[in-house]
Amino acid sequence: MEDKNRYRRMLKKENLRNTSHRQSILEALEASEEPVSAETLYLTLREKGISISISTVYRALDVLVEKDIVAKTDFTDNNKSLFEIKREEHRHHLVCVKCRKIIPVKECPFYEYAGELEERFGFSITGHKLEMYGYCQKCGGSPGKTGD
Amino acid sequence: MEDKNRYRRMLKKENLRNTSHRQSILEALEASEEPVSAETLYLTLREKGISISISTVYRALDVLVEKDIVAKTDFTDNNKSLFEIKREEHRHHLVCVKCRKIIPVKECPFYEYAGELEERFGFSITGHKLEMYGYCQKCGGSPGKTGD
DNA sequence: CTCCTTAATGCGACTGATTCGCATTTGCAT
DNA sequence: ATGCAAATGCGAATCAGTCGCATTAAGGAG
Repeated sequence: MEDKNRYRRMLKKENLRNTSHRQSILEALEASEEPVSAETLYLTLREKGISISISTVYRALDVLVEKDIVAKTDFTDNNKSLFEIKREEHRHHLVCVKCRKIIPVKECPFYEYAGELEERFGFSITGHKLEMYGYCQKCGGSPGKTGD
Repeated sequence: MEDKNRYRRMLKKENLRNTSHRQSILEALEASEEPVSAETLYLTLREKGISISISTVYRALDVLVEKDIVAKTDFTDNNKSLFEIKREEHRHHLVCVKCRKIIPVKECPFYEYAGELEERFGFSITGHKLEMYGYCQKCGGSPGKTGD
């Protein structure tokens, strides 16, 4: 499994021990197309037969976020934080306000805009998040209020 | 005070009673250039000598969000939700990852991009949030890691 | 202006996500 | 193989946010 070695290198580079739990967490995050909550991640791992505690999941996510390996999304699911592994290209999301489906989008048209803002505000932009809300194809027909 | 009447009308229109607490909350939100947490709002009001309980603040914010008078931002401050009054034009934000300063930005270049995505994913976009992270002028000199 | 209905509020208990302390285990450098 | 610091598990603790219920007050009717 070459991913295992990739993770080992990533962790090593950040002076983090290469534990089996961290490997599993990274694997699970990599496998997920959408951001997941700590709890979902925990349950996924348990289902795979991995014995891990929820606090370990939280702690691993914390340290991975700190080391910039994982991103904590800025939209939440029912007050639960969501996490996703940082991939080559960063992603944005279309979030369905009705069924909560999340569609990742790879394109990002912001660099130009960002540059302009940096000049105007003397602000050095290091990252950004863009989330779009609305109704997915399935829910599109009846845009009744459902939160935002 | 004409704002008072404006608020009264807004509340009435939504079948909400025009209570002094709601007036104070709307005033405080209007006065704030940045999104604030329920707790900050609560403390602000107490400082002004207004006797109010934290649950009233939460309940008022909830109902105002539901009625689309107030927006709950999708980025949080230390796990605390932030709220801002909806103004004419929606806003984006530059968030300093070091000092946590938030600069509102009025421009929004996304309509075109949004249209393209809608077509591609059959998704009906009703809103979006864009937050940019980096270092403000004051903190710009030393971009040491501080979160994202 | 007073009365009445019911929404709004205060207070304290409660919930649910996340964090923390501490004893135990495990990675990994030597 | 050994030792030590980092990582983990478990349960307790914390903290934002919610809820139940008794009390207060908005605002329409008379």
